[in-house]
Amino acid sequence: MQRRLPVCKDGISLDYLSRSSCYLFRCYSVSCTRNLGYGNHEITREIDVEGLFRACTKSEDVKHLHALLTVSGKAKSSFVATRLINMHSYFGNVSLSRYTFDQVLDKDSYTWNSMISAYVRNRQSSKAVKCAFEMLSRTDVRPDFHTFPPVLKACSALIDGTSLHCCILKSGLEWDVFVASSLVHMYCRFGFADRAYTIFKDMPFRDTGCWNSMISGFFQNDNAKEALRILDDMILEGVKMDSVTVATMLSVCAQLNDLLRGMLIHLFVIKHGLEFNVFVSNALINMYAKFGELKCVPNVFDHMHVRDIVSWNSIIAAYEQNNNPYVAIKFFHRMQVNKVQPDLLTLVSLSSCVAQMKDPLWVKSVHGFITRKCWITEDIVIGNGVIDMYAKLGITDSAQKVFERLPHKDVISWNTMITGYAQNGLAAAAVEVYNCMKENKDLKPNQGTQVAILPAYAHLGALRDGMKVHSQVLKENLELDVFVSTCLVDLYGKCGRLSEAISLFYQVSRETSVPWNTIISCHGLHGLGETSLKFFEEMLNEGVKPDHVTFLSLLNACSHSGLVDQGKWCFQVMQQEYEIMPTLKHYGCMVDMFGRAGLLETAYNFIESMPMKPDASVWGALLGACRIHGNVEMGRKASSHLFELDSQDAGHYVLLSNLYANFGRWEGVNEVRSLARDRGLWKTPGWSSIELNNKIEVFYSGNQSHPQYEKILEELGKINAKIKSLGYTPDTSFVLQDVEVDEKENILAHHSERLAIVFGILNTPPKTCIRIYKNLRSELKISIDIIICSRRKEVPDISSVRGMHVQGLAYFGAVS
DNA sequence: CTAGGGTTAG
Repeated sequence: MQRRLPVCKDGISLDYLSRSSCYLFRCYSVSCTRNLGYGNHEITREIDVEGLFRACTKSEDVKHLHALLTVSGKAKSSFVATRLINMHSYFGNVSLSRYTFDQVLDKDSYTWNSMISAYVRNRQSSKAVKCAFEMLSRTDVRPDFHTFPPVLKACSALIDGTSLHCCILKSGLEWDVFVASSLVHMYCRFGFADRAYTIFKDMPFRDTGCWNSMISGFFQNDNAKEALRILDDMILEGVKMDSVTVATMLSVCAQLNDLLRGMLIHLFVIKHGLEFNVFVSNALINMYAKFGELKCVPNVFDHMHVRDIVSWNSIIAAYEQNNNPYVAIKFFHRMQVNKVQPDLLTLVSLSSCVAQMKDPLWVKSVHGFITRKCWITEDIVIGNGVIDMYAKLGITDSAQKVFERLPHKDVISWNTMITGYAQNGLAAAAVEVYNCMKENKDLKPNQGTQVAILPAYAHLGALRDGMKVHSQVLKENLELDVFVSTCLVDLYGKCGRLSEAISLFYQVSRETSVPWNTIISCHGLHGLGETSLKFFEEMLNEGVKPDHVTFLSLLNACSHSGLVDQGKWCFQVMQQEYEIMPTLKHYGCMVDMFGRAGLLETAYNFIESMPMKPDASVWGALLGACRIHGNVEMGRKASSHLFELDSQDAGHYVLLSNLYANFGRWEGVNEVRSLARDRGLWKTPGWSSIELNNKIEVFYSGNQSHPQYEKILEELGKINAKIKSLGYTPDTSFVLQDVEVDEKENILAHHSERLAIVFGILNTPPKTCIRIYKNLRSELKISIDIIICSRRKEVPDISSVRGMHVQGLAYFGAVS
């Protein structure tokens, strides 16, 4: 273990200072040791021992010396023993320190203080505190100025600190600057900045260290403003900032969003020659990174004389947090070239880089490295990082495994897992995790939890559950939080409660594009493209800059409302006025828009003119359009491109098969189906769900396992008969199996959504709103039943259909 | 001989 030497005020390790003198001492000690070992000389003068100790550079040196001193009977003297205790502790051998300590018969305060410091130095806080209380209970030694600062540092609980405070008052040591500053620091550590401040302001003399304690104390307790005020007082009293003050203040500026002050401090740093202090440079890197000022970061980093692990971690994190994972990785490589061992925090940043790069090879090596170091059990932050990494790459089962094996899960672990599922479209799994989380009484869901679960509820259309979260939000006064509110706008919007969404929207701070994108997107979703465009206009009037998501939402809106010209306009404005390069997703939207409008040729030419290689989603959009408009030839073209891309999406095969089936070309159907089977793809089953009595009931077509299945079937038969008598003729062209017309009707009649509606009718009183959700609703790709087909388009207010039974019936038969 | 205050995180 390396000798931990104290660090002097300017951050230069004493190691450097002592290195030159070390050689001299070593020569001296060699002669002394010879004398001791071979010449039978006794060490008589204390200065001899002193020199010997200073010459020790290895743990073995101390042990060797210890042995020699034991032989000569010196090891039990309190003076020599005290030095031995210190030396052993520098090399991490606390047990040897303790052994030496126990051998001493006449322990003085030096001996006790050294033993306490030995524990503190080696992070054995509870033993340090125990040792201190043992000392305090004795009558033969008195604590002095040196006793309390280290013990106060070691306190792990406020109770210890308070009783130590009483002892300090009894000994009359409370006016010592060191002791008082340690008290200030201790109270701040346990979150009692105010109590610390009362001690601080009554101190008759305050040195820089003491001011620093108070400033960092407020900062650590999330009171950066107060920290700034203390700094002003400090300057007013004529105390000069030192490197410690500067390092702390740079973090304060970052938290207060005060870039200007941070840069002024940087000037101060240069003027006073503090820029070569490691702490200061590290703090500068962190501050500039927080402000996204990456230009300044390499400057600071390259000018550093000494770089420690924090410097490397800081620069890696700087690029990682500013969405520059590749540069971050480059610094990680440079770190390895410089033979600096990565630590836990390096890996936290690294896993986030991997999550951004979505590189499956890195995932394994990063996780493997962390596992070999056993860091997952050591720190919750890294466990959460690994979960997030897997989730961002869409490997949710690995994420789940890591999550389950975490020895201790905090709120962020749960939030990460919920977000992981939700963002991979596995909303039901997200809800399941959330429900488990709620069972754990020790956990308090926070803002992050709400932001995680609300999109999942919105995805499932679980309005009631979402509203429960909303009430929770109101209870906790979080309604003004932009993130939560935007999620709520999204929830109400997706569930068709557009007026609620709008009124919420106007309560949110609308400075960024995110809330705008949400409100534009949910209107587009319900076929209200004109309204979406109006919101876009309003957005521009309020001076908010649209981003690529804004245009994606707009194009989607135009596509769903058949607003081809407006869509073309958006696509143009995006590139010319806002210099946003269209991505594959934008192209996909355009193709979808042309396709839905029946402009299949335009869509095809548009694809041909793309500057990049179209991916499966683009061809898929065209194929979907061919399915709607019954264009087999174009459909064949689109699908030949699609299957070339080796699409893993079963939906595309289904689409083509449906297209063939529509025209009765069953040989085509069989061909596509066997192709899909060969590639190991299986159709995602469609399901419909309904929320009843806080429970979500899911129905699959032909699924007979529901407890009320018989009843539903009976009622469904009655309703089907009734609507037929009202003049409804089933459009069997939507049934894509090669079966007799009777059977087709039967399949249609037992579609999952019908089962869900009947279940709703059976289990709710009249005039209750019945709201059904389908997993495949927004896609064109799956066989579509009359009811569901473009419920967003033709029946935009479907989700607010007041399901009176009669109206329900009308709805049942009305859409074709 | 022994002491306090500082920088990085999902």
